[in-house]
Amino acid sequence: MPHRPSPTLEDVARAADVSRATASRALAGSASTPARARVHAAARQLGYTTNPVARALASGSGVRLAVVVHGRRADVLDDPYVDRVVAAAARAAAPQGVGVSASWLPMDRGTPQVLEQLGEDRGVCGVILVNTTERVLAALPASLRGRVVSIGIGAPGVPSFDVDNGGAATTILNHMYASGRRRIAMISGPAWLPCTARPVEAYRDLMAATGSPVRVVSGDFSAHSGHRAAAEILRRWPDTDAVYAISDAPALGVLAALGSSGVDVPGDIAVAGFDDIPFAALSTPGLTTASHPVGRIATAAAEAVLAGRPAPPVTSFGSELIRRRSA
Amino acid sequence: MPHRPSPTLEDVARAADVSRATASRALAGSASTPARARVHAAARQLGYTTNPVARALASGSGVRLAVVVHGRRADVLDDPYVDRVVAAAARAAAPQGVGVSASWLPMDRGTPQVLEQLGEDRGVCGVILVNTTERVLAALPASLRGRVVSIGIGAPGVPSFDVDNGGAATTILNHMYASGRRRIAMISGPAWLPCTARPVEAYRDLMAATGSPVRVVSGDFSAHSGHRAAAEILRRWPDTDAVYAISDAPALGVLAALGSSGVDVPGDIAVAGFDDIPFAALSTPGLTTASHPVGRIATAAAEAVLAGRPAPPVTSFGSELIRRRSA
DNA sequence: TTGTATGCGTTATCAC
DNA sequence: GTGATAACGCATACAA
Repeated sequence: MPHRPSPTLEDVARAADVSRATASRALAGSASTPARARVHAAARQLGYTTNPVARALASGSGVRLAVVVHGRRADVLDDPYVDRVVAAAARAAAPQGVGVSASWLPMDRGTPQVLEQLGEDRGVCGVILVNTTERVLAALPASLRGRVVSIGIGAPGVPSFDVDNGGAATTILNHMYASGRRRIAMISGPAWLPCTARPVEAYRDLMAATGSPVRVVSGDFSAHSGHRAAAEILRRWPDTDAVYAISDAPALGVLAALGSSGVDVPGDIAVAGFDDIPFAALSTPGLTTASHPVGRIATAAAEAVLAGRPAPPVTSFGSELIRRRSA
Repeated sequence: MPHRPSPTLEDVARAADVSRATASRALAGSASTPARARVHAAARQLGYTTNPVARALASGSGVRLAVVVHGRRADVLDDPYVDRVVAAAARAAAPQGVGVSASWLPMDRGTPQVLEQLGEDRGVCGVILVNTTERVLAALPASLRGRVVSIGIGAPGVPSFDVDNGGAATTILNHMYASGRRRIAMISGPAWLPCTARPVEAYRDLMAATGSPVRVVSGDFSAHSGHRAAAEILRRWPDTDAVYAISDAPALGVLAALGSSGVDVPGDIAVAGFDDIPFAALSTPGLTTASHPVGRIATAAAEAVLAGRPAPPVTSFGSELIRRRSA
């Protein structure tokens, strides 16, 4: 089988009887001429696709999208949430011929260096920040300006793509309150994580507005932490009648813990999470939660940084209540 | 802030007082000389990292790893299993400066063209096949030779990286049989998927060897299909005392279905899955299953194709029984 | 608007 | 072994 290499811009130019430069411009769109049509025709006929590697080298734009996850330890990359983000980005980037790499952004004083390194890496065309904090945003080097977005909080020059955390929390909490719950406990995420602020705020607001007791236990995004938190809640506030967890995994941990403690859900205690992961529908009882379009968010973030154009400062994705039996 | 671009090979060569060519060779390792040491020192001191884009263009090696998932529809990419594979690959490829793209490999007659296109894409340095079939392997173009691996079945020239499906199935089934189950039903995967063959074979073997009835229902890898399959099993073979599903998601679907039908697990029916996904530990009852090191497998696959060296024809990853309450 | 010429950073092919 | 030098494929500043 004759392995003919893919056609180059040179071939297209020759076929269209123009120079490489003209062909390049025609394909780039900045040439509104009759020649433009010829070039496009030739390109289509030859099955030409621009070589992203050569393009990146010539334009200095890089050819890979770095998904960078902030956290205390490297195992933040083990989170299924991160998997979804990375996979969605890898899918969105594929048509443009760019790949995605995933790496950990440490929380120690080495953070700025890692970011700087990323900015100087000629292979990187853009960065998607995950679990961003104010400190990370402040440490962002100038070399990254204009090609970094954040899934989470943003900053001037760093467009934010995120679910409406606060709105989702309010919706869920209102639902619990409306169904008669009056002693609602909350399992929050790590305090350093900005995305936990809004839900906690929404919780405190509702508790304050209704004169209900504030019962916050901190956890992380693991089921195990939910398990532990449930035990703590039962111990400290035995009359709790609802638990709202920052995320589905801990909520499912709560369900498991309560189940094995003989507590009836939702009879004795209502439980709700956030994310609507696939298995939220499979627990017993089914987990009431709110949707979190992770794939759509990551896709939008990837497309924005790939487009190169400045994106709106903040793109907020709606979340809707998913009512099941647990609350 | 002065945006100094990262040092180039030229800079290193100058600092080490050699030519670019020598510097290149020294870094590549094919120069065992005193100059070699100087070059390395200079590189380290300048913080030089080779530009993967330029390297790819010059050597024609490409700069992105394509994860290609075979299946009937594009939504095979929505599977959490695929997310894990892509994310693990993206993590393994990051240190080498290469990114990962994810795309769907259709099952219609367009398959060979997509593969050929992939082989001619100058940006692609390697391919990881997921859900490979014999037909896909047969359609592999020569242009891909030596830089493609498979997570699943392999072929001459296409190293396979996979969990020991057959062994895992045997372990689980033996466990069920040993605990007294005699009318075991199995929920298999799509018939076209080679990775379902071994488990089904193991199942049939055990049933034959023990003179037990064969009860196979086909499903896919979704929880929903497990739900449906459970209903079918109850209807067709009401005396079934165990259900073994090809994967955890359908197994959890079975658990949910049996739970809502008032069937006691494991009292009336034992249930087991395969994969040990995080939520297998959280179901009620906890799901007995077997481990599936997806991350390690994908990492090994990515590293193999990135290394460029021919890998062993088949790398099999062990699986171990995870005993919980459901079986 | 179009063509010419040069640069991007590296590897590979030569002579030496 | 080492050093010039030519690719690699594309974008772009500049001149026409």
